[in-house]
Amino acid sequence: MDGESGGHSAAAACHNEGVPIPSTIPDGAAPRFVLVATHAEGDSGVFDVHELRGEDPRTAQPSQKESLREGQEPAEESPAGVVLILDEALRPLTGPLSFSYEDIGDLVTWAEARALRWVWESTRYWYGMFLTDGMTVERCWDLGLCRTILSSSPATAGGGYAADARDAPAGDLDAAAPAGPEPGAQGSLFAAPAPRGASAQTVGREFAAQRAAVPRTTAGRKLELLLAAESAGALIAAEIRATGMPWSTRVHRALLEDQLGPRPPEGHRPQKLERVVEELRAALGAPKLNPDSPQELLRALHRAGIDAASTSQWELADHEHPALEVLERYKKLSRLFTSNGWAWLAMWVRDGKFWPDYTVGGVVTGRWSARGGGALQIPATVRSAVRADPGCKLVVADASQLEPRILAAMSRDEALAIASTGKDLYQAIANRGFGGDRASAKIVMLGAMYGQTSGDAGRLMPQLAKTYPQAVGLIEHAAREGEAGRNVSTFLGRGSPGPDDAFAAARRAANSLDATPADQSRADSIARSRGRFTRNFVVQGTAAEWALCWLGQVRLGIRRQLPDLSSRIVFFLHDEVMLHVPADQADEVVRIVHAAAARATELVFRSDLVETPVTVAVVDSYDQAK
DNA sequence: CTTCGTTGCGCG
DNA sequence: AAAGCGCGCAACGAAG
Repeated sequence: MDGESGGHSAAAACHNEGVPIPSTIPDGAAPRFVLVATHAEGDSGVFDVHELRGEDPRTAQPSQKESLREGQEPAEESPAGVVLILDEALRPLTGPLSFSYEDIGDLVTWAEARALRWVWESTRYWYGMFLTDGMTVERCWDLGLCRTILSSSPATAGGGYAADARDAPAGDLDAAAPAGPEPGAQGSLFAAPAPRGASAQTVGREFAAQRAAVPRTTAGRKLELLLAAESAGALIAAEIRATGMPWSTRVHRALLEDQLGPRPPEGHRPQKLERVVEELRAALGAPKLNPDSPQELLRALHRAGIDAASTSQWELADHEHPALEVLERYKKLSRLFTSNGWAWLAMWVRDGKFWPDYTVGGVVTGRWSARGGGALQIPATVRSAVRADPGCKLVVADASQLEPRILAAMSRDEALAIASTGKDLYQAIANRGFGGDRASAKIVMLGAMYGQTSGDAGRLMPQLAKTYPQAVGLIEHAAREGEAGRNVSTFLGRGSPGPDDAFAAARRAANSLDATPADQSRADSIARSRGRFTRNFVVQGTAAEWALCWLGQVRLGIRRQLPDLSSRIVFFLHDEVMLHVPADQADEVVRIVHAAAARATELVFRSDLVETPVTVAVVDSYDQAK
């Protein structure tokens, strides 16, 4: 794809583009990777880009330093790091080349013109720095994220990488790093997520070890796709973090005042919430009740003759009492106030943006997690505050009924694949074996993927298994493996974590000579619990892989077809993506989002028998989507 | 006083 | 006693 870049020589490119070029790159060499580290081994052999440009570094103009965000300023005059240019065989085409903050732009321009892949320990760190200067890159290899995947993947070559990584004690890797392994040794050399202290040599050895861990097999092909997708996800997470999600403080405040009343003084309830509390106290005959204490509340419920075992919504739905409607209203409003009220607004919204902080691969299944502000739990009640700028639109897309479709594709279940081609997967299932009853079809399908055995889901399972033997067989097998204490893997090769200590302890107890029936049933319970986890892991994890590929294809489509980069991904939530786009680009973005979904399915499954449609809405605010 | 586990509920 | 999966966050309340 980018092998064409070998066509122009480094020297020629230097003159054509007027950017610093490592003049040591021989003519005809084909650079493929830019390896980024904080320093070289020792100080010898480090060149400065200014020297290569024939400039004196002391007089070189700091071109973009001014635009760096405050607080991110590096120590004065200190270089940001070093790069090493490598070819496909990982041969260095340059010595370690030090760059400083003001050089980043030139460096990025040079590398991007050749479609090089950036190799670094942490995308969050390095790319975050690039982005503060407004520089973007197309592709990378995030060693930290890839290490996590490779360490647990059963698909690595000979399992060598996984074994080495397991041997390294988690806390000591940083300290152990300076000693380093024998040259050529494979394995994980350092694990600190921050790239501080990693030399170009160390980073290079790690990269070589990771590439060597990917076998030249079908499993290796899939693993490579996963590593690329995870790395692309890291780029996107960094870009979202730098862009922010448009958030209208005005709309949010209006919504809060409408539902809660004026903003209360610190430590007080808003008026309207206080009024509901009074109502609740009256309805329960408990004048001093603190409704925020589940214990107090439960006692008050009992005194009022409500025989509930807990105060959860689920439980209270089964009971009849005039106070319960009031309680539900209180819980809703209280939730809004405590989790997404004025305090939240002050904490997380700045400059008209909400700033999500994603952790790529933060969930064991490969889903992203997010810290701060509950970016993955934005309640429906405040979504109207997510608004496009004037002249812009939000494009909100979600992959409908994703998990059963993923199950159909990964299990190659022909009957379920056929069901995926209609408008509504659950209706199609309902029409084959469930008398057209969509609700039942949905319950049994979800129940199968989650391991539900009770109620309708359990009762209808045999029918589902008969109709879709491949699909049900796959998840049943995953469950059996988990129950036996073994690991499972997603379609692309992300391994599940092993059973925890409780699993092993319970099994030991159940197998001991003086085991009681209680020991046995406890061990069975824990084993079934792990079975439900591994059962769900394969589907949720593979769906996350598909979503990552989808997201990556959306990003690529935008970069290639709308290269002014004014259309941006601003939010991602498991199977849903939101873009903020100029209104006149909305139609094109919608096309890109659809095409990206189809492409993701081909990439992951090498088949288009299963359909993975996405529903797309072009709206002014988030609440208008679906 | 801080830390930590639990409850409850938001999201997929 | 068993329990449909994966998360993060606010608040409570017990423990240190």
